Amino acid sequence: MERKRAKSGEIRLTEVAKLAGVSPITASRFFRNPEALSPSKRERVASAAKELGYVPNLAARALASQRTEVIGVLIPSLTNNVFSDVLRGIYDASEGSRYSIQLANTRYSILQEEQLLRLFQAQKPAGLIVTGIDQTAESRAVMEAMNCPIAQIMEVGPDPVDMMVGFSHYDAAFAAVSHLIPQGYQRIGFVGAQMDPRVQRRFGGYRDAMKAASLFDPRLIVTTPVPTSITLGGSLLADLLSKAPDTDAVFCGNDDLALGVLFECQRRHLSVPEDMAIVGFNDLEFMASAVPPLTSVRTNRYEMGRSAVTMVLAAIDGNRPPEPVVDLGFQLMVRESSLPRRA
Amino acid sequence: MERKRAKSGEIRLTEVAKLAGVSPITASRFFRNPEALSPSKRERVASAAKELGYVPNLAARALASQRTEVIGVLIPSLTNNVFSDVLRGIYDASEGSRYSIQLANTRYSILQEEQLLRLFQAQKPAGLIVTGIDQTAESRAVMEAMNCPIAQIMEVGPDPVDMMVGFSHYDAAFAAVSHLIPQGYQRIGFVGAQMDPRVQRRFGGYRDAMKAASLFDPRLIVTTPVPTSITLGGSLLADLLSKAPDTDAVFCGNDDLALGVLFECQRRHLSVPEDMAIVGFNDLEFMASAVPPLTSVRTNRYEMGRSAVTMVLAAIDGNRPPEPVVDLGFQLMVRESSLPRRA
DNA sequence: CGCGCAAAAGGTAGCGCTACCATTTTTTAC
DNA sequence: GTAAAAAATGGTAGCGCTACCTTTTGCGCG
Repeated sequence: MERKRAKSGEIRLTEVAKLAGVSPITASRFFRNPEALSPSKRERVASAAKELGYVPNLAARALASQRTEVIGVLIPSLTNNVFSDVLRGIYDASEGSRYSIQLANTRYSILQEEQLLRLFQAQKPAGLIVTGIDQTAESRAVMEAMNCPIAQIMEVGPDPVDMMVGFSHYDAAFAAVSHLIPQGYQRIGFVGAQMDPRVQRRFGGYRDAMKAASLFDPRLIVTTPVPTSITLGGSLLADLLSKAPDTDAVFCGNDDLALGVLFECQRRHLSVPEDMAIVGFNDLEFMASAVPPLTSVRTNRYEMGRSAVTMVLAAIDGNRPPEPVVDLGFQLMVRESSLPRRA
Repeated sequence: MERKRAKSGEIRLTEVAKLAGVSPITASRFFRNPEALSPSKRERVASAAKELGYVPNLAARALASQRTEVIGVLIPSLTNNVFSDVLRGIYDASEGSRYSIQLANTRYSILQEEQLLRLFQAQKPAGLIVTGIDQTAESRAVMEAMNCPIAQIMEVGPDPVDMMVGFSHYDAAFAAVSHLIPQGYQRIGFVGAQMDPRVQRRFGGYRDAMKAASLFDPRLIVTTPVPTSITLGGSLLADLLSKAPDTDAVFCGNDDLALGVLFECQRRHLSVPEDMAIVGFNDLEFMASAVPPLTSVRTNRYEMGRSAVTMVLAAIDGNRPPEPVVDLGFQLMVRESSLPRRA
């Protein structure tokens, strides 16, 4: 009585090898390192594979070789434009390499992040990219147990899990606000949404720049944990103006809010920057083409994603970067919305 | 002479089983269908797994069971806001199910799409979601060979590979343009970028609506294959006005262009809609908060992603929807930017 | 109190590939 | 021409899990 498990019906490597007249292991080498074969066998395996329409079974490969060709990526949001640039860098850099990207969305929840990390653990990714530096202790433990290169992105800070690519949100915000002050603005408001750790650090930069100039006033601050949006920028400006009608400038936690603030100014017939200066954060594409063009802090998001993948790939191949923490910096893009104040 | 392959060092199911005092297969069942165990063993396996920190090996599972718990998703762009909404729907709907999403970016290239489909084939995904209805013959062949539920999204059309969720871009554009005409606009321009198949069908709707009213004029059309952006909207309007200075309305292939057009109008001190009506496409969030609020065609992008996953998951479980093609329709959101023209 | 049947648990044999070593063939050096 | 080194190829034995079937256990009932 023969008891057989259903075969998948797919072509297997063995069949390719048989048709090519080589051993299975030689055929296997062809797919992983063709240069290791002599030209004649290489040719034969190639044509046999093509003839049979062979597709390698990744699960079997992963099981036998104890590794996968997957890089896990954890980001907090798919909606936020900021991350689409980072992702573009990530996907661009992964292309051409034999690694593929496995994306997961934490929705700004560090608990969700913890769960997703455990999920990734089961997949034994070859590398990992996580957003930010505020993981739970549990998450860090999982990451340390994962035994693969890991890059934290978006920020730099002390004590990296492994590698880091980002910039200082505090410094960037500090620079942006510090630029407004000598332009003659004094009642500089802060509007922020989402208030994830990075926005909080931007707030820190704002606060300290204001304090340094003795301009800090809690009435100038409007924040909400609600997810950011352009519309929200308008409401937050309305709130701000009701608390502090003499506000003469706004530093926005991100560019969406800044655009919403601009629209709200237009609705109120406040001219920018005469009645209200506006500074955003991230320098999304629309900031330069708005009317008037809006000042913002350019962050190297695409590059952040690209470098993170490049560093992880290099580390997989054993070429760790000499310095595990890379600060990509930022540039203050000064535009019409923060011109010096007319006396 | 013992020749041993290096073990992974991870806890295996066998070890969990041993600690729990059950057979490996019983432990295996615990992770796939806990109800099949008696409460006492269930309890013992659970605590053993926890004690050892067991993490199942997905590659081994996939190999043994001949299936994965992955749904492949092919989209043409990560930058375009439109897809971030679709993705959000996809990720939201997949959450809670035991399936994970594998995303790949075709960059609007049907050849890249073909390649990526072959890559997916090697992973034997449990389901597949692809964007659009314009795959190559080769791509269709691969999809048909994949033997898993497939949903085409963003559009509806004849001859689905399997299932479809979308709407008619032609109808939506036709409706948008047809709404402008009775408002008194006659020289209605079309600006389009990227010009992927969906934008081309929108153009078709514009063209036919204009022809139906005997208003069609090729000088009113400005398109470019360049990827879309807000800034580009401004340049395209500039082009349009140099070709047809008497243009009194613009139908934009998407909302980014529409916002760019609005900014360009502001720069030229053209008032909207008095001097220039503007209609966009997709109804991104900023359309309603712009000044003036911009008319657009709302498309159910989040829902598209959500339904696609839901349909695929149902099909995996054998519950195919009665009707394989779902038209989610669209809504014309009429706002100030296309108010009736003053005589 | 044993019988029959369903539910629960177990044994065995792969899934398709690659690591590890051994062997054969080719190239190089002298 | 031969020895040594290098390159190419092959054989064997799993990787960790689950499908498939068999065996055991629990339990209601005549």
